[in-house]
Amino acid sequence: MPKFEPIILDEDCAPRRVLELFSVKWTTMVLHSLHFNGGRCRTSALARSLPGCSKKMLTQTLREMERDGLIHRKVYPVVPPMVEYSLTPMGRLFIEPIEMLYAWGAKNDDALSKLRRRRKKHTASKAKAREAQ
Amino acid sequence: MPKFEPIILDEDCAPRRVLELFSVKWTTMVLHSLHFNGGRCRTSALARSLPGCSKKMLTQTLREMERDGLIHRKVYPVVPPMVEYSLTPMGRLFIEPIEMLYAWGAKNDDALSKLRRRRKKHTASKAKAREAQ
DNA sequence: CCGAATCCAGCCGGATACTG
DNA sequence: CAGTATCCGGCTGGATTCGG
Repeated sequence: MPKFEPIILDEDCAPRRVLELFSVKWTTMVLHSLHFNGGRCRTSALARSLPGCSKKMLTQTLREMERDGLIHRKVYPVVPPMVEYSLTPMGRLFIEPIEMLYAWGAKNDDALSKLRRRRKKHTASKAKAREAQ
Repeated sequence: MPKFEPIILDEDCAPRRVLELFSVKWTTMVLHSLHFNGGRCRTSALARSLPGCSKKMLTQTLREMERDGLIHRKVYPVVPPMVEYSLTPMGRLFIEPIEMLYAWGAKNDDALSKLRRRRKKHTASKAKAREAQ
């Protein structure tokens, strides 16, 4: 084997920063959904487009993304309330790599489907205990 | 705003599968490191290239990746022990999008550095408590 | 419809000690 | 050097309830 010092992925290098953003569970999916809706979307529609994301998780993700400047939140003063999220320029910056990644995934779907499932879905254990009671 | 039904990112679609893999903390970095070392690398070198990844996390990640068929593990019967990890064809499949993503990150480094920090590093709180004792 | 707040079981992941 | 085993504090994130 070649014997040379491997590159060191320092804690604050660009690759890691990108990865960190991509590894936050719902962020990129929200950006993707917004993009597909012309850059703007209201909460409930967003929720529908992300099956498996609890309301709490969605709100939390949206708050963080807003703080990070990836999306903009606009509240319409009507009843019932209506909130619309839209991409900021910073958020739009991420569309390109995300769509690239997704496109790659679509193209290699069958190869990817052969990946053995990782990390058991650790839910549905408490619900069972609850109903047993 | 346009009023049309947003795409639904079903739980088992290609985009999600890709994202899930990318969102597992150390996986892509390991693949990246292996790639940069010509596709093979021993444990300690891998560890050195991933500052911040504890030994436990590294081992765990490597085990999962091995199970998923992304890397191959070869043990050399010598003392002291020597183990070498290498990319499988499946693992190699992921190199392209990973490098794409990293390259994009490098190119947009300054824009990315303006992202407000997310999710406080939740460590170093126990160590302090310990030394206080 | 949109969200905040609370509760709390279970997981994550670091630290440590031990094997070959 | 490479890896396993155990302990355990803190955080994650679902469920539920309340409010505008």
